Amino acid sequence: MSVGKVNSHLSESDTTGRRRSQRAHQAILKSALAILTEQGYRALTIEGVAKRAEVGKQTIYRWWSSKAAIVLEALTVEAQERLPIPDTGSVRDDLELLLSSTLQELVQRTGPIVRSLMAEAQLDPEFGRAFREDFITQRRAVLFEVLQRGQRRGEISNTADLELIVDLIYGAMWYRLLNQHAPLDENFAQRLLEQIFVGLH
Amino acid sequence: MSVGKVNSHLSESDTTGRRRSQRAHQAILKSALAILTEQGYRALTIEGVAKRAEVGKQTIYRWWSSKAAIVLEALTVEAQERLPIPDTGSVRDDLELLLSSTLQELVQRTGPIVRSLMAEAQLDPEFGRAFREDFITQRRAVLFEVLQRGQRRGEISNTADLELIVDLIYGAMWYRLLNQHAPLDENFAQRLLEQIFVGLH
Amino acid sequence: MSVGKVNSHLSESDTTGRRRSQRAHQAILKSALAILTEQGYRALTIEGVAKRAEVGKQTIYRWWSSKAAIVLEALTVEAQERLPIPDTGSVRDDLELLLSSTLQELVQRTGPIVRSLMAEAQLDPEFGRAFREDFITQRRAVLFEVLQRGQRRGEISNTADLELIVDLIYGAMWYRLLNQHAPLDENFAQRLLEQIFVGLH
Amino acid sequence: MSVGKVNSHLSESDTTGRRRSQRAHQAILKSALAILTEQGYRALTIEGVAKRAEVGKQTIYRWWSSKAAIVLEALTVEAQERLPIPDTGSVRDDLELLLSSTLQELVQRTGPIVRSLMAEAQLDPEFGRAFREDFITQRRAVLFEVLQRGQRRGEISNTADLELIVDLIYGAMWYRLLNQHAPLDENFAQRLLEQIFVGLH
DNA sequence: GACTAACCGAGACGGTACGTCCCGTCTTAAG
DNA sequence: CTTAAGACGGGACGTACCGTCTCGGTTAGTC
Repeated sequence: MSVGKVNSHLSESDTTGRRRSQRAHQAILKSALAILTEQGYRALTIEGVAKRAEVGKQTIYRWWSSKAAIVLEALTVEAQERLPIPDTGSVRDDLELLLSSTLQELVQRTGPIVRSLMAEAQLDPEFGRAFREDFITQRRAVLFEVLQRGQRRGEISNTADLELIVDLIYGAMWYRLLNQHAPLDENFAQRLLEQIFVGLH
Repeated sequence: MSVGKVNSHLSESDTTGRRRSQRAHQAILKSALAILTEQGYRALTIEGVAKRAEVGKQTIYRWWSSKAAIVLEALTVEAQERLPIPDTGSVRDDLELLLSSTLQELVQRTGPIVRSLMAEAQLDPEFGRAFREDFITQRRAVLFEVLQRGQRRGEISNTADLELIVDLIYGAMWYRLLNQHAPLDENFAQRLLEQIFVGLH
Repeated sequence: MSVGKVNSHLSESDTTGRRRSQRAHQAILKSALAILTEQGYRALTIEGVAKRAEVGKQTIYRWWSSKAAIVLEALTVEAQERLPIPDTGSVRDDLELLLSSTLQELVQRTGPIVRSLMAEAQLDPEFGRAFREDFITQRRAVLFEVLQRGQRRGEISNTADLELIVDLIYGAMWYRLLNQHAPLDENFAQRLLEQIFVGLH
Repeated sequence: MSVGKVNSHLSESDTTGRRRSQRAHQAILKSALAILTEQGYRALTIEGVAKRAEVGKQTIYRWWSSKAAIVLEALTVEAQERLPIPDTGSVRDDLELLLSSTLQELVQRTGPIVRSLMAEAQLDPEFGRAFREDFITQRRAVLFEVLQRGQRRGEISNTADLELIVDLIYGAMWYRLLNQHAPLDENFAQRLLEQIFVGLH
C-alpha cells in the first residue's frame, strides 16, 4: 500500500485536537479533478486547488505531499468499484471483458489523468513508488488473478510466465496510451489477445 | 523529422549576419546532459544550463523551444550510430541482438533520460509530437524492418500484424522501464521473444 | 493602569467553572522572556511561546491581546520593586541615584526588551496606549515626584517646568538607548544632570 | 552613508546587462509612500508594493533589503532640501528656526513614517544601522553645526558639551514623538530652548 | 573600410507558483 | 468553563524560474 509519506491521510489515529475536516478533504479532491479536466495537468497548481476549494494551502500540504498525490487519491477513490474482476469461467472471455472495460475507461475518462500521473512518477521518485503501489500493482493483480484462474482450469499452460503476460498486455496498452500513435479501440483489444493467445495454447 | 518549432536549429540558411556559435551550441548540449546526470531532470532548468554553459538565456531560447528539446537533441545526436540494424539472416537472432543492445543502452546509460523525456511528452503536447517523431517512430521503424525482413523470408507468417508485434515488444520494455517493477535484463529479453514467437509460428 | 483589553488578567472574579491555571500563566511569561533573550523579539511568536510553555494557543489569546502584552507584563512584574524612589533629602543626589540605577538596569538587563516594546508601541496603537500607561507614565511619575520634592524644598525654582525636565532627562536617555550612538554610562548621567541643573539654579 | 546591503541601489557600476528601470524604481518608492499614508506601516507589505507599482517582487528584493529600506529612501529622497541649515548670525534664532521647521515637518507630514522607521530600527539591527547613518546622524550633524557656529561666535561657552546638547534637544523631541504624551508645538520648542539656554550662558 | 544585420554574454524586467511561517479562530476530549 | 492539542482559512514571506527585454559588444557578409 501507500508509503504514507506521499499520502498520509490514512493514518489518522490521534485522539487529541481538532479533527480533519471532511468538507475540506472532499473539496480539495473535487477541485483538483475539476481543474485537471478543464485546464489540464500543467495548469494544476497547489495554489489553484487551494483557491478553488476555499482552503488554506497548509491544509493541502498537511495531508498530501504533492499535487500528484492528490490526483492519485482522487483517481483511486472514484475508480474503486468501476472495475470488477470478471469471472465468466473462460479466460479468454474474462480477458476480453477486462481489457475492453479498461480501454473504455481510459479513452472516455481517465486517459489524460493517468498519463499525467505516469509522467509525474518518472520525475518524482517518491511519487513513483506510491503510484506503483497504489495503482500499477493493483491493476496487475487483477489481470494476474484472471490469468491464474485460467491456468488452474487448464486453459493456460502450466509453464506460461503469467507475470510476463501481464507485462505484454498492459505494456502494449500503456505504450499506445503514452505515444498516441494508434487507437485504443476494440480492434486493438481483439488483435492483442489473439496474438497473446497463440503463445498460450 | 522534427516539426521545426521544437528544434529549429536545422534550418540555418540565411547568408547575412553573424553565424550561430558552435561553441555555445555544444556547451549547451553538454551542460544539459551534465546537469541531467548529476542532479536529475527536475533540477534541469534553462537558467541553470545557461549559467553552466556560460551562455545567455536568449541564445537557448533562440534555438530550442524547451529544455526537453535540448535533451532530445543531446540524446539523438549521441545515440545516432550506436544502434545499427542487425541483419544476420535470422529474425530471431536479429531480434535478440536488437533487444539486447537496446536494453543494455537503457540500463547502462540512457534509462533516466529517456524516462524523463517520455514524462515530458505527456505534459507538453508539442514536445510529445517531436518526441514521437524524432525518437519513438525511429525506433519502431528499425524493429519493424527487422520483422518485415523475417516475414519476406517466410520466418514470420504473412498474416501477422507486425505493428502489433512492435507494440508488444517495445510496450513491455517501456512498461518495465517506467514502472521499475522488474529488471530489464537478458532473461527478460529471452522470455519476451519466446512468448512472442510461439504466436508467430 | 492598563485598559484591560490589552492585559485583562487582572479581572478574575468569576466563581463558577475551572479556575485559571497559575502553572500556565507563569510558564507563558517565563517562556516569552526566554525566547526574547535567546533569540530576540523578531523570533518571538505566540505559536513559539505556546509550544515552549506547553500551553494551548487559545490559553494565551484568552488572557493577553498580543505578544507585546505578554512581554510588558513579564517586564513590569519582575521590575516591580527593583526601582525604589530615592529620598535622600537632596534632589541632585536623588536624581543621580535614580538615573544611575535606571541606566544600569537598561544596560545590564532590560535594554533590548524595552526597545522592542517601544518599537511595538509605534506599530500597534492599542499596545502603544498600554505601554504608555503601564510603563512610561509610571517612570515619569517617579522622576516627577523626586523633582517636585526638590522644588518644595526650594532646591529647584518655582517657575521650572518639571514636566519638561522629565522630558529632557528621559528623552536624552531613550534617544541614546534607541539609536545606540553613544554609551549609557555613568559619565552620561553626570554630564546630563549637570547640564540640566545649571538651568534650574 | 548607507552600508549598501540595506540599500544597494547606490552602487550601480556594471557595464553589462540591461539597465535598472527608472520607471520601476520610482513606482516602488511612490507606491510604498502611498500605502503608508493611506493604510499605515502595518499594512505595508512587499507584496502590496509590488502589486501597486506593477512590478515583480524580485525587482524590489534586488534593490532593497526590506520594506523599511524602501521607506527610508523615499523619505530621505524627498526630504532632501526641505530642511536648509539656518544661519542668521544668532544661535538662538537658528535653533528656533531649525526646531520649528523640524517639528512642523513631523507634525504635518513625516511623523508616522519616522516613528515606524524608528520602530523598525529597533527590531532589525541591520536596518537600525542604516537608519542611524542615513537619517539620525544627518540630522544630528545639522544641529551640531548650528551649535558649533554659536560656540565660535562666543554665544555658547567653550566648555559646553555640544553632543550632549544635541541629545537633549532631539531626545526630548523624539521622546514626545514616540510616546505622544504631549504636543510637539511651538510652545514646546520655546520652553525647550529656554531651558537648554540657561545652562549655556 | 564602412555599413548592416544577426548573434552573443549578461542580466534586469513582470510575473507565477513554490513551500513555509504565523496569524487568530475553531473544534475536540479530558479535567 | 478551562486546558492542551492541533486543524482550519488566510496572508505574506523570500526564493526559484519562466520567457521577454535591453544593453554593449562581436562577427560575419555586402556595398
